[in-house]
Amino acid sequence: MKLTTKGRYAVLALTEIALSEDKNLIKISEIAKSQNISSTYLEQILSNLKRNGFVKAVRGPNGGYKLALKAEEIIMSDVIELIEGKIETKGCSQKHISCTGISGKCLNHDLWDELGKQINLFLSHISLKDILEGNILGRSRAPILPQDCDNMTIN
Amino acid sequence: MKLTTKGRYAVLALTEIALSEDKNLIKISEIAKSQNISSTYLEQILSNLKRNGFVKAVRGPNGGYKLALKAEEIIMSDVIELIEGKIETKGCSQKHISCTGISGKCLNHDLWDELGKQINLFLSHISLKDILEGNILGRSRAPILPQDCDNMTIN
DNA sequence: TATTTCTTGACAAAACTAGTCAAGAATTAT
DNA sequence: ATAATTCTTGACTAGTTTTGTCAAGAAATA
Repeated sequence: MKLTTKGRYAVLALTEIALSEDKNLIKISEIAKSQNISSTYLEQILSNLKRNGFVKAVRGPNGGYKLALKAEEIIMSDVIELIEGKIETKGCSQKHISCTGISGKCLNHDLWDELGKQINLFLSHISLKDILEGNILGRSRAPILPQDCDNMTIN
Repeated sequence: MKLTTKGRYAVLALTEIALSEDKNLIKISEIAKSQNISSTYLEQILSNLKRNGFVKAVRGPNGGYKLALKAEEIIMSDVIELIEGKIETKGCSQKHISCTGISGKCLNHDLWDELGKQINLFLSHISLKDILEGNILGRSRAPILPQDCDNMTIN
């Protein structure tokens, strides 16, 4: 699992593009300048976002980028997976056999599997629209404990 | 944020140490062999775990490592933070000022902050004992949605 | 005293991150 | 048409981080 500047820049760029939707198009150079990011580096990222249908590009004078989807359709888990690769907190190299050699099953694998699942679950519930609306803080939630199932009811 | 082999090896080693608690001591070389990890690399990790009170070392013939705490007292967020450093999904470099330059606040910062919080929250609910008991799978949970608060009751 | 085992710190190859550079293609304005 | 603008693509590179290795030493025990 990793999370680098590339992923951050991608979300940052999407935010900027969304925020200037009224002006219709925003240039790489504008984003790069306002965020103080290398514009040639941003090119790589936006090009990737374009190839995968998150944004559209228009070349020529007064060209630039705009969203290819509605903000609520741009889901963070998709963006991050595209830019950073699969969020896999790869456990042991052995797939199904034990890697402790003692128990019949890799006890550690579960931890990284479930952590990866948790990260994905979190990001898959957040859209670009949520970010634009500042609707993020306070959303993380403690994991399920075995006894939780008994005393919790969802009406 | 990062999660490398170092963190995995640390948890793996702790698991091995815990599993051989009856034999009282387990050698680096035994762990390295059973896990197929470089033993000199493991030394670095175990030395770090020792310095920070997770395990105890005994030198000399028949020496080795044992847990310095009970398995239920060894919390994954502590271990990972020690080995990998603080789980910070650093957002923009600017701390409190806007980095979009448009809104008065950094919209992106929230996402990485909250994701970091989610990861920490998850790991802070998991102890070495949970791992030993295979009590991990199915514990990840979707984030809180604004409307959730209304229709959920915890008795 | 010899052997075993941990301890510490320096060193290094390989991979990855973050970024540059350059040549080119598409579009628009003149 | 031509020039200017803007995206497109891919090769290249410096620096950092990861993943180790190596060697000299310290502590404990038989």
